[in-house]
Amino acid sequence: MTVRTRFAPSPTGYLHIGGVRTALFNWLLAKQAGGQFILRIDDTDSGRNVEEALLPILNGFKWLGLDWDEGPNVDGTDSAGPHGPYFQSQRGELYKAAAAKLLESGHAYRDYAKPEELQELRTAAEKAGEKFVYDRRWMAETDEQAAAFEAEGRSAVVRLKMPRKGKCEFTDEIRGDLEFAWGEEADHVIQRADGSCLYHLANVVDDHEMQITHVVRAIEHLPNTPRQIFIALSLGYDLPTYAHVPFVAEPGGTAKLSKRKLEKYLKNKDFASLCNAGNEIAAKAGLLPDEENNSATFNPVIVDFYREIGFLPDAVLNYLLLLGWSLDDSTEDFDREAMLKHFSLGRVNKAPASFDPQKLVAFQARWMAKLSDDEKLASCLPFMQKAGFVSVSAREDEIAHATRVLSAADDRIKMGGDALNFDDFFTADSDLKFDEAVIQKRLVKDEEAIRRLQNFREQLAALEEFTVESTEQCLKQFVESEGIKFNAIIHALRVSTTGRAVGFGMFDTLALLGKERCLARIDRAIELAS
RNA sequence: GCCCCGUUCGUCUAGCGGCCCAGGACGCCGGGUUCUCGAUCCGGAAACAGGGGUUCGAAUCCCUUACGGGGUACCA
Repeated sequence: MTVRTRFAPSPTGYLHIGGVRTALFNWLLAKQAGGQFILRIDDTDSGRNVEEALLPILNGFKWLGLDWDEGPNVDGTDSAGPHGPYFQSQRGELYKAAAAKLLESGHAYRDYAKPEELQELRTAAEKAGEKFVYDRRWMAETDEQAAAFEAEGRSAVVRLKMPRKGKCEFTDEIRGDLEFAWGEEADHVIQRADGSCLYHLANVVDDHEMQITHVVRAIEHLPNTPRQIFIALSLGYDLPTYAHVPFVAEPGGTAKLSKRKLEKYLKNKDFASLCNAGNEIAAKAGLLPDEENNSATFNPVIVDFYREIGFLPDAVLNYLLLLGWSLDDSTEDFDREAMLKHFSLGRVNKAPASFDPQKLVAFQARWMAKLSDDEKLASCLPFMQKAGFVSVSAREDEIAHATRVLSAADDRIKMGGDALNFDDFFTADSDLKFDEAVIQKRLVKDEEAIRRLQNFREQLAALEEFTVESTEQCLKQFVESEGIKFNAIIHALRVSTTGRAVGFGMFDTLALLGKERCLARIDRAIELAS
């Protein structure tokens, strides 16, 4: 039997990081077995603008490379898969037929209770300190009974006629053998008076119709499983294999990670610093924001965030894989191939795992370090273009310069957006901004500094070749002849050529800029300091 | 309230009765290297939630308390 798994997002307009992990597990399970991964859109209660709210989710999956075999088209329209439609809002007839069948077989009944009446019974039981068990007093099992209730002006919902004795046993691939007493289960409503059907029914019907073999979903669905098993069994379906994955918890906390609690997470310094890094990149790239739109999706709980600041999909996936799953006591680097080879539900942890922004960044840095020059350029180029470092047409000379800068930046670039930190190599010499405080410290307050710099400038000017080696050689000779230490000039040199106190290796910097630009900048700095 | 699920360093985790006075990773702290930053190299601190059992022996099995999470909807 081919393995078929599914992920059923509702069109909310964003893809939550915890959801991605669940989706990843589903995807891995299907793909490693040569099976299919299905995307089913849970839009039963949204209605309008589904397409618009769905696109960010599909884009997220696309970016991550979690391709789906069946489900909506990438543009958000329905696709003609063998088990479509893949929008639950379009599958109502299927659910109604199932409800009718359940009624027919006596596994469900028409119930004419009014919500208030039920509520009263419930409160009464609660007051008496008893567990509420519906005595089915408004249940109609025959048409006569139904007619009588209807004569009173009542209308019926369809309820499951749950067993009141015995227990429901099943195996969860992550949690092992489980049993729930049937008596704990209420007679859940599966169809409203207006004929529309509820989640549990829809879910079971869809999983069956779509031939889902493994239901891998969040832990909050575990208590729902018995009633779904009841529905499935009553309908004569084979049961899928179940696996309930723990939730992803807040950074530094144990509560479930939610995109609604951003304020709170911002108090966590690691979370806040990731946010800040993102905001800085976005600001420099001119991506930002209309505030409102932004805070909703531009934050580390939502995957879009990572795409927008230049994370690598593989890094995000690698981190997420290890958030609750491990192979052994030491293997941490998993590319897709390795994930597909080794993943198994049995090794998914039972306990929730808390989201650690720092570790995510560490994974991203590792993946970035593995990239070739070309790949690194590909990751950074979009940002450099947005910031105007490189024109949209990306001329050959611009690309060559950008590549050299990136290469000199080396592992200082952890994510694509970090390329924006090196604007000093792209701004015109006349526009270069000097850090006032550093100029003060290294040029103004140091009495000898300007004279030395002026002298060294002449040495540089005399160089025929202007390379890392030649400039280094030049400085060495200069330092020797002046009888000073490296340190006595290098900081002044750095701030005058880059405007800053920190940067790449000094000679990388000089060579990167080239003779003319170095001289022009040094002249400006000297002028500024004098 | 009731019913479920969970609990190893700050965090992610290894561990499925002796290999564990608990291993790895991220982070943290100290030091080396270095023209700054980054990187890198050495070294360090850091955990079996508490209490009872079972056993020759428990992080591992059982019970219990605490804590966290979820369910208990004509939400998904």
